[in-house]
Amino acid sequence: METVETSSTGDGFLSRMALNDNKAGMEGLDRDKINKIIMDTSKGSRFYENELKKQQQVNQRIEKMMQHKANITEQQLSKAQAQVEKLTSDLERGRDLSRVIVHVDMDAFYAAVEMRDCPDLKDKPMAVGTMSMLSTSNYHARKFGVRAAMPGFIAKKLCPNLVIVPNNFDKYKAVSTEIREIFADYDPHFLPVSLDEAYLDITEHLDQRRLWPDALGTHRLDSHSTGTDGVEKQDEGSKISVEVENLSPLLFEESPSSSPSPGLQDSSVCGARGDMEVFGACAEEAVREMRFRIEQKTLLTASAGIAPNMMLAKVCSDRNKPNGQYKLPSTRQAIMAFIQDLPVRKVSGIGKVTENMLGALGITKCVHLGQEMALLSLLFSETSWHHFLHISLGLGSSHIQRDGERKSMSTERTFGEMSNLEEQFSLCRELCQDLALDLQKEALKGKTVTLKLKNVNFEVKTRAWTLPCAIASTEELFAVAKDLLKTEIDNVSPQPLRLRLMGVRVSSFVSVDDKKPLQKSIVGFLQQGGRDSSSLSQISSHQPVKDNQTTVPSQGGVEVGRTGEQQRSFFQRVHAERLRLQAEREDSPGGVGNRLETRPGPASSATDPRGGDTLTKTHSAPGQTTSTTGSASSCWSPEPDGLTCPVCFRTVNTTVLAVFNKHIDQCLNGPTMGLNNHPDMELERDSSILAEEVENERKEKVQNEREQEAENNRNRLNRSMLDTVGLRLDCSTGDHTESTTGLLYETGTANISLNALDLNPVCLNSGGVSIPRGPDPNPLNGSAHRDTGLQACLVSPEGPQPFSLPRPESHNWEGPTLTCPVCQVTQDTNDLTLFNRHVDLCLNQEVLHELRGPGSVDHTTTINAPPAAQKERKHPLQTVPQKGKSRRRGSSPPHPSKKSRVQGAARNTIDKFFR
DNA sequence: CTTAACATGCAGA
DNA sequence: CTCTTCTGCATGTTAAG
Repeated sequence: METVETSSTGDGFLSRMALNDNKAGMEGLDRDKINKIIMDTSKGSRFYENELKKQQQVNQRIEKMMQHKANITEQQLSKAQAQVEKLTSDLERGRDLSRVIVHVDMDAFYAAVEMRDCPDLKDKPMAVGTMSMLSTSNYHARKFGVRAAMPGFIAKKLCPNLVIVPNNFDKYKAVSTEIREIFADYDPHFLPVSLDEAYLDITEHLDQRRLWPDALGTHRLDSHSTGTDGVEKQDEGSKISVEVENLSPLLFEESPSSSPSPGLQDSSVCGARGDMEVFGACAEEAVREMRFRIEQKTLLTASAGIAPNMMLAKVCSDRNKPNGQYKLPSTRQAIMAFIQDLPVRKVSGIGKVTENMLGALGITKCVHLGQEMALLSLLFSETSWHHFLHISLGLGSSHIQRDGERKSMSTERTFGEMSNLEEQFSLCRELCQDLALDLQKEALKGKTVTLKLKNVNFEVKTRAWTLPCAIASTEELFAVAKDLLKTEIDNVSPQPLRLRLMGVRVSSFVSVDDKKPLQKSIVGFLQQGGRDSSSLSQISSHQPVKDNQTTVPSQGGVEVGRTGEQQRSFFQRVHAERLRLQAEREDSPGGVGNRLETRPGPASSATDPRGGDTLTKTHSAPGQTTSTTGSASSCWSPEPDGLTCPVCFRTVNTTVLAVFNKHIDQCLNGPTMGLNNHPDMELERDSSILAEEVENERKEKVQNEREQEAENNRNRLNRSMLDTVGLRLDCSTGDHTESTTGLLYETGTANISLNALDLNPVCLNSGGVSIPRGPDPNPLNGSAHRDTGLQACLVSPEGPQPFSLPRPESHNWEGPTLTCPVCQVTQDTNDLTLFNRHVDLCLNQEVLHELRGPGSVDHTTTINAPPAAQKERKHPLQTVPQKGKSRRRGSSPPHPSKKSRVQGAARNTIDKFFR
């Protein structure tokens, strides 16, 4: 067996970066030469560096695995072996060979479509995509090593003559619709995997097929060598009947053949007679017929695999690519023989990382999987090794199940480096808008919003936030996404985020019928006489929904009826036509009278798949708290069209509580508590204002960092002195003129609020207490300050006035509970930062009082842990991200205020703060 | 101990 | 110069009941 070193660090990285010739049409290439070009082109790029990093992480995983392996005892292994054998025999008993599963895959799909529509491309190496990324390449290009998922600029290095055609998804979708119509004739429940690929269960079709007259399997050979006429030019509405009309007369008209069957070399059971192609009743014949019809209809070829389950069918479809098919006999013996030599990487679900890990164990082929199952069961998770066991036995899903409901929806964009705040917020909004549009199309609302960021070094981050209720509009999405973004910006500030990708995702979808009773009642309370909140979430679900067996929209928008009776299959229609023609021949050789009945349009029979009342549980969401305190609740005044903010008294045009709460957060977070121009409804503000706001926060952050530094110095003071100063020790260094209150003068020194010293706070207007700088730029570093009798001076208009701080014991601070010296209310926190904020706010009130006269002070707003402080809450405690990796910080939400207003201020211990 | 939420990574087309 | 986009699933961590 290979050692870790060679297999995981050597070719491990190659398997990540280098050519993956796993694909069809890439046999016998000069791998070394191609890999050298790829490496030379990639080396040194940020992408490359990131790939290296990721590979090292994989190598570490492998190393851990190998260590684990080394510790496995013989006893453990034999126990595992017994378990494996037990499960194996269970699985073997349940083996189902009765189904005939087909995997159909168009050959080089996008490239083939483009070549079909532009014959000039036919003999050229070409690929579809951009300079940044290719979707696929034609077989000519594959000879150069150019393949899907390769960036265009590298492909150009490999093949300078490569023609790169941009994606044209609408066209591919149209073709996809065409081939899906054919799939549906063989299995109305077929499972589309992507535009060009699908699984079919043709077991039932074959049962029917065996009963058919030969003529049903006869199809006209239609050589399209002249061009693209015919198929494309038929108008949509009549396509189906046209197809049948084109086809049916030819079922019975014998005319000499001129063109040979394209791509149908191995027709032993059937044969071409005239320009007719006759297909038999067996699975291979049915699939050949299907591929034939696809080619007739689209001028594109497909490959297919036939096997008793999906996993094997998928492998088989690759076997004779392009334009070929492979049937694996439905016997255990044939399957086991087929599996033996199969490289594990060929199996769907085993990607480059898993291949790498298995490779470290010497497992490259499926036969090895079976041999090492006991070991694998000890080294991998249960789901993983069960998957391996299934593969090694050639087992897979033998029943095709259409994907259930969609679980998430997202949009993301890659761009050149973006560091500008304004641009970032603007883009974020754009993404939200796009997403909202997509959500609207499917009438979806979700509770979880996830922001995805990738920086210029290709490091990816996701940040999620779950609301108590589902949202869908641009503004609602943006309200959340923007906060997530802001939090991330704040986290790295004063450095800007240097992004290369941003994405927004919505998940946790809620049924549109979900009434969310609790939510309604709260909103109802807030909107006296207002309308039912649930009316908002009822997005035009007009169709009565009663039938579970309704249609499911597939990815490409093709919908296939499931009720069976509603749609007559292609063959039934052909059969009917045949009978009709026969009858015509017998009775009246006159003209054809009635048109064929066309099958009902897919849309007409479609109903909302999500209509079923599947999600009726009540939502007792944790964050579902309208932010209010006893004193504030009196401010709630109902408004017909929205909710009134208790802080700014403006009407917020939303009934989504989560959005409303965010508004309140914003209001409360306003640095001056409504003293200045109040920030308008946040949603209405544009990106530039947001950016400005963040910019201000950045400045604050700079200051905070300085404070942090000063704090470190402060920590060098002895504890008793800190106790003395305790209440407020606000360090700043010079050039900053802002402080939270705007009351402290900046003197290039450490300031100590006078209130901490039981002095009249209003005095602050004339100066702060400052500790003069010594020769050491760190004001608290000088030996003079280490004394218990701290030397300080008042910076007043008269100049510095020396005085001494009171001794610790003279101060009335006792224990962890802090009493505000301004309002005399004991604060429910030990967190100095929080407390300082509170004092700041109180001071502001007091100053207001001084300036505006009595009546302007409202101590009810100086609630415990003033909201403005909450944003700060995590800063003092936020430990350095561990291991350089941004680990989750106790799920700190972007707006902790909601929680804290309900739960009260977070109780952060002073010990923790000082530690 | 279970469950929910979040973050990250793998995989596939 | 220049390495996508969208989705689902697995897994690990943490907090809360």
